[in-house]
Amino acid sequence: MARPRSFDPDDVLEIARQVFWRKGFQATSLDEITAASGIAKPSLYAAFGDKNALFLKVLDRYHDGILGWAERTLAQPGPARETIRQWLTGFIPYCSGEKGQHGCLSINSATDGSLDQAEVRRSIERYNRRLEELLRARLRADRAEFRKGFDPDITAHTIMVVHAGLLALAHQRPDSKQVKAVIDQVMGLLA
Amino acid sequence: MARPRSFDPDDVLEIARQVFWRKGFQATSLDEITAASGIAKPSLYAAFGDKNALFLKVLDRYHDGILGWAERTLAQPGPARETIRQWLTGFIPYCSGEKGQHGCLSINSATDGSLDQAEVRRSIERYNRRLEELLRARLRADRAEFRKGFDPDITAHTIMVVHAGLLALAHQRPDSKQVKAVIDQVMGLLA
DNA sequence: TGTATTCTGTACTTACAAGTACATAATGAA
DNA sequence: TTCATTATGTACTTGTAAGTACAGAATACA
Repeated sequence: MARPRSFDPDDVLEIARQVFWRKGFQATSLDEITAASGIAKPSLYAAFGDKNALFLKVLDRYHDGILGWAERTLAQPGPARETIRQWLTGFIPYCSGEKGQHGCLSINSATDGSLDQAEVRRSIERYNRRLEELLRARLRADRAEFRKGFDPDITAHTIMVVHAGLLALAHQRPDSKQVKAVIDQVMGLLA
Repeated sequence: MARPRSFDPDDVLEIARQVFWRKGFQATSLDEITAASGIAKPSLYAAFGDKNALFLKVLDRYHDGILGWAERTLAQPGPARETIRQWLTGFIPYCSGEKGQHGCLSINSATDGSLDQAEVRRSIERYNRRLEELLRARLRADRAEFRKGFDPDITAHTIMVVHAGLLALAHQRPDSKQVKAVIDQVMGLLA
C-alpha cells in the first residue's frame, strides 16, 4: 500500500558491478552509478544502504554467479582432469585479450588495500574456500584416476593459485593461446 | 648556492612505498605521506611532482629492487630447477602469514582499476616482461637438464602465473607450508 | 475518492583531498 | 655580511564525493 519501486534491484546490481569492475571500489563514485543506472542516490541508499553495503551486495552476487557455474561444470561426468580443464578453459575469455583487461572483480577486490572492510574480506574468503572445496571434492572422488601418492588437497590449492594468477595477469591482455598453453601444462600435474 | 634539501628523497620514497602498499593508490592521501615522512606537501611536490608521478617513482623503485634480486638469484650456479625453486621460495615470507597480508605492490597496482595511467601500466608490463625474460633465459640455457619436448618459454610463463597467483592469494595470509607445497608441486613441471 | 505509506528527484551539507600562494628560512658565493 | 637562490611551513583555494533533508509523486486499500 505504497509507491512501488521503479527499478529491479538486480538490474541495478548488475550495472553497479560493471562500474565497480571497471574502476575499482574507491575510484567509483555513486554519481557514476546513478548516471549509469538512471537511479538517483536516495533510491540507491534506500535500496542498498551506503556505498560499502552496495559493493558487498555486488560482490556477493558476483561470487554466487561464478560458484554456481563452477558447481555445474565440475559436476560433469568424465575424467576429473578433463572436467577441470574444461572449467579452467571457460575462464580464458576473461583471462585474455580485450575482454580480460579488467580481470576478476574478486581478485581485484582482494588485492585492493582500500577494501579492508571485514565483510568484504569474509566474502572473498568464503568464495575461495568454496571454490577450492569443489575442486578438492572432485579430485578426491576421482582419485583412482591418478598415480599413487597423488595429493588431491595440495593439487586443488595449486589450481586455485594458477586460477588466481591467470586472472591477475589478465590485465596485461595476454594472448588466449598463451593462457591455454599454461592451462594445458598445469593439467600435466593431474596424473 | 641555495638552501639544501632537508631529506633524502630515497628515504621518502621508501616511506611512501609502505603507505601506498598498505592502502593502495587511491585510498592513500598525500596528507598521510606527509604525516608518515614529516615532509610537507610543497616539498613533496617540488621533489617528486604530483601524486601520480610520486607513485610511479615508488613503483619503479619497487620493481628495480625485485628485479635486481631476481637477477642475482637466478644467476646462481646449479640445476635450473633448484635455482628457480630457491628464487620462488624467497617469496614465501611475502606470500604467507602476517607479512604477506598486503601482497605485492605491483600485482596490487596491476589489478587496481583506478590506476589506468599509461605510465603505470608500462612500468608493470616492463617489469613482468623482464622477470619472465630472466626465467626464460635460464630455462633455455639449462634446457639439457630437461626431458625432450620441454618448452622453456611456456614454462617460464607458467612460473610467472604461479608467482602472480601466490602473491594475489597472499592477502588471505595462507600458511607458509601450504605455499611451499604449491611451489614444490609446480617444480614438478621442470623435468 | 481520500489517505497512509513508500518511493523519487532536486538541491543541499559536510568532509576531505589535491594542489598552490606566499612569506620565511637556510644555504653558497661574492 | 649581503645577495641570489632554492627549500620549507602555514594556510589557503578548489574540486569532488558521500550522504541527506525535504517536497512532491505514485501506489494499495478503505
